[in-house]
Amino acid sequence: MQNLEKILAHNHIKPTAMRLLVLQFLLNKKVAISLTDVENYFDQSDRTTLYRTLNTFVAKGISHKIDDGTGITKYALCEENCHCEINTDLHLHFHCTNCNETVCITDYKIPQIHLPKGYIAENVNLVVKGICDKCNCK
Amino acid sequence: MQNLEKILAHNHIKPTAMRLLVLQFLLNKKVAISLTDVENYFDQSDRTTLYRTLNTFVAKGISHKIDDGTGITKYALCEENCHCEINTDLHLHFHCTNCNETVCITDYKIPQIHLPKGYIAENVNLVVKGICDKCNCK
DNA sequence: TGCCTTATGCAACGGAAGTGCATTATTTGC
DNA sequence: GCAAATAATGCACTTCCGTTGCATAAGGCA
Ligand SMILES: [Mn+2]
Ligand SMILES: [Mn+2]
Ligand SMILES: [Zn+2]
Ligand SMILES: [Zn+2]
Repeated sequence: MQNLEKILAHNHIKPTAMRLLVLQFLLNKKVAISLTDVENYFDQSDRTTLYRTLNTFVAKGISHKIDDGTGITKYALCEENCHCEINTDLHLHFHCTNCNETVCITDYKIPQIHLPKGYIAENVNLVVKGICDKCNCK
Repeated sequence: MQNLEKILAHNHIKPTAMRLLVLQFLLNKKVAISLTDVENYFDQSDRTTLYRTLNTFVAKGISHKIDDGTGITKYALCEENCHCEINTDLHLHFHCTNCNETVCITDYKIPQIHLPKGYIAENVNLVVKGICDKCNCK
């Protein structure tokens, strides 16, 4: 897929084989994925390379880290034109305690929070835990 | 302080020496504390005992765990009449990236969140990172 | 006092993030 | 095209924190 290479090139990431594969994997998944998820999927590859690949994607701005409270860092591709900015791009994350999956609820942008005097907000993390729509319908 | 023993007794926690000391420590601190914080303060005591003490306090409902995104679990005493319920007791937590302290902003209760169809919320975690009032005034 | 429940102390484990460094691949200058 | 420089990869190892198992000590109750 030339599309993949374009995405990487556009974000100044050199398109190595592994990076293309990981990007493809992220694109296909509709849920947030962990390093272990990637590691299990590409079981011939090295964990450190995958670790650094995911972090490169975050550093270059094509994906964002998600702390869903499980203690396992998750990753998901950013939306088009996302800059991970506090007032425009940050969104709710939902973690299902049944299927253990975490999803971006990008439609739910985090509202501005009015802190007490003197506090300055630089980042916000909003995570809801519960039952996801799939698990709920069963 | 008989007060300490009353708090424990009222919550069905046997008032051992260590528990009284830890409770005192929590009461004095205005910020959320980690297991390591307690461990450093009582440096003659055992880490596991402190760990279980903190978790007993949570289980019995006198304090709550805080996941501030640093990867280090914090603890803070609950307010009066708190039952850690999603719609009435959950509040904002603020983590200062300068002094590395985490505080409960109990005045800021987490508003009800309207999820997409099918999702059921059981718990919410809202953490703001930035500069706290103390660090900001310097 | 003696029994039973609970708390404590010590040791060890496990998962996950992160780092150092040698090796391999790729780009760049000539 | 070739050599040097730069970047990516693979392997080993570390660190940090949370957690558990188990033996011992302490405390409550009959
Ligand atoms: Mn997201
Ligand atoms: Mn709190
Ligand atoms: Zn689910
Ligand atoms: Zn501060």
